[in-house]
Amino acid sequence: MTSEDTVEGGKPTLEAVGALAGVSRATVSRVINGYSTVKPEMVEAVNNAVAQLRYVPNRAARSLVRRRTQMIAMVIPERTAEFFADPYFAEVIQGAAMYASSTDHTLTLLIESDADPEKTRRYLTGGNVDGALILSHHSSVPAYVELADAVPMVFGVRPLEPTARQIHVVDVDNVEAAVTATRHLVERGRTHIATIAGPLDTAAGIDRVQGWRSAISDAGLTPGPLEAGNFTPASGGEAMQRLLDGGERIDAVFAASAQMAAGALEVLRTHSIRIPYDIAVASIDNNYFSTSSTPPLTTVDLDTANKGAVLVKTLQRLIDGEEVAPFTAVPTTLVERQSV
Amino acid sequence: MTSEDTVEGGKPTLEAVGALAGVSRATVSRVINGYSTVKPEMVEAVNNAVAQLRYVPNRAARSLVRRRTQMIAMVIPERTAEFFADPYFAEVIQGAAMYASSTDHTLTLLIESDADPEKTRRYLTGGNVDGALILSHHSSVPAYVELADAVPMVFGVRPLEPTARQIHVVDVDNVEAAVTATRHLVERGRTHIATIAGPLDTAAGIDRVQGWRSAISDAGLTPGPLEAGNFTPASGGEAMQRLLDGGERIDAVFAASAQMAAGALEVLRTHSIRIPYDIAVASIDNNYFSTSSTPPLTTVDLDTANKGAVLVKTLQRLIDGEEVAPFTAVPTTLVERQSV
DNA sequence: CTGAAAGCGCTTACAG
DNA sequence: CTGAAAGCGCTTACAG
Repeated sequence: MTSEDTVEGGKPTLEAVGALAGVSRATVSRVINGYSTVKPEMVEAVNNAVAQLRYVPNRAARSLVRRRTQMIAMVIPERTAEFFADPYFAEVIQGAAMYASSTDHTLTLLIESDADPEKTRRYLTGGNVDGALILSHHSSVPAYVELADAVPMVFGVRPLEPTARQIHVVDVDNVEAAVTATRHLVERGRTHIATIAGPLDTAAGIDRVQGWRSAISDAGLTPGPLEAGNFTPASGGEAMQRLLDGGERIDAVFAASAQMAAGALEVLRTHSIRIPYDIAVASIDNNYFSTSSTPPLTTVDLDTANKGAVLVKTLQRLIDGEEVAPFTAVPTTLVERQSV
Repeated sequence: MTSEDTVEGGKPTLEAVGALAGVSRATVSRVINGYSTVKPEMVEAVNNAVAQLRYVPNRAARSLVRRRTQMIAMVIPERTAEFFADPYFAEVIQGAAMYASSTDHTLTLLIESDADPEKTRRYLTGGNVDGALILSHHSSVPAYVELADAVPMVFGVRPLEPTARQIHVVDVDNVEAAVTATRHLVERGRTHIATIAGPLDTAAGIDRVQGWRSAISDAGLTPGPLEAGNFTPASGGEAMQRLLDGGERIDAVFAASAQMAAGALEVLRTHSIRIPYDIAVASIDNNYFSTSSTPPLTTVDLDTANKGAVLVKTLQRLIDGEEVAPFTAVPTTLVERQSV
């Protein structure tokens, strides 16, 4: 190794790579960006020089000339930590960050400030990012929809109301997921299927009830009673209690979340009701709560980490000006365990 | 359709602001960066122009000339989601992201790839970031310590082994937190205090045992039995069962985490042991598990979101070349509820 | 105290 | 196919 290799002035530049490879920096740039017009022998010389110098392109310089920040913001609600018994955000973030790290977009987390909601919007429209992923709660979604043509955006949940302008959303098909879980109950011979629904002012809550209903009527059965919770274990337990108190005959419960199902299971045990013998339970979402409950839950896996990745992919296509469908569905799968 | 460009040709530049304010762009730059040498009337003219044009500095251009990326990486383990019943990471990330958003550093999430651990290190040393926050598990910490003089770094947990080179860590004082919880038990007249410890190959596990011991011996008492778990509710329940099976007299338990305490509480209820009357329980960490258990837990609040903010602050000082203490303690507080 | 000017490290028309 | 050159939008010595 010659002393020329050890550059003193810090990071090697395009210029240095070009000098070593015996070409201009324009050519180095072309090779690095994969232009196919460069002669093979030059490509090789450049690649060798890049490897030898451990050249890494300067993002700021590239950004400046391309007029792209190469950054993507993921907008999440401030109060997230309080609901973090629900691993949802953590999983999306992780999936998105992992996928982003394999591309040349950097993912940055933007926490919505409850005190100053405008701040987030100003950031997004201030040219700080090439695009944004919106994972906010329903209530703040409409405000972002307005910005959707100032900066490319992909939403992680469908808005409750139809939107004036065309937007892009990536999510699981909640109706289908509920159909899958409920149909499984039907196939196991259950005929009196109640539901513990999610909040009925959220898309997930509404869609999952719809799926439950449609699977039941497809089977020629009558829907059992419905009680709603707020996705937490405690609310699931309370809903289960109300279902029991209602006195209607029930041989199965479809719970709109594993957390609520876990709470329901506890209540059922208290009453010495055998699961699945007396009452079978199927739910949606596969996480800590579905695996550590007694018995473990038969549930629909939403592959939330994959949803994170698909969100990023979809946004990148939007940024690149490609045609993107208004809705991209992330596939889900039924996981059979002992509760059915 | 892409022709909504009625806004005077894209983002305003320094040049445009200068033109409107009647000064050179050098002066605008000085005002924006708060140099005190500028005449008040010019400062005002510039500020007005900035407001009027809604000027936002171009980060890439600034980055390029300052030779700073203005980015900070937060390195977290890949397997995080699996342990996400523990809200720890979510809270640190949230605290860090919120604080960072008030500064001109952008926080980016770097998930360690289990498949290619070198990748993360290459990213960090490739000039992509001005500094890094390391929240990895103990096992991978030593590899990062090696990089600590290639790029500024702050660690979220103290390394188990003494390190060759000087590093900087920000964390709660785990010994002190355990002393606080245990002393509270002592003050309420408990004399036979057992502990459900964390994993004894982690700094938090070790330090909390030490705090428990020292509070007990300070009180002139003898330590009760010790059983270790792995911070999950299930492991806490099992440890509690072993404590009971051991047959030693116990009138209090110090659990090294709220999650383990929650598991212990369930086991105690199964045995119809009254809490706190028969056995008082104090723990560490204030989250979903401490508030939703029956009864709610008396526990030490670790203020994890604040830890996230302090991590960022400390790193920024390091980046700015300031003198930083090797250890920065994040303050904790005792929260009294019904379990003691 | 202020401005003209020289870059920071890239990309990309434009010639050849 | 390749290179010389003109910027991208800032900051900061350097004069005045």
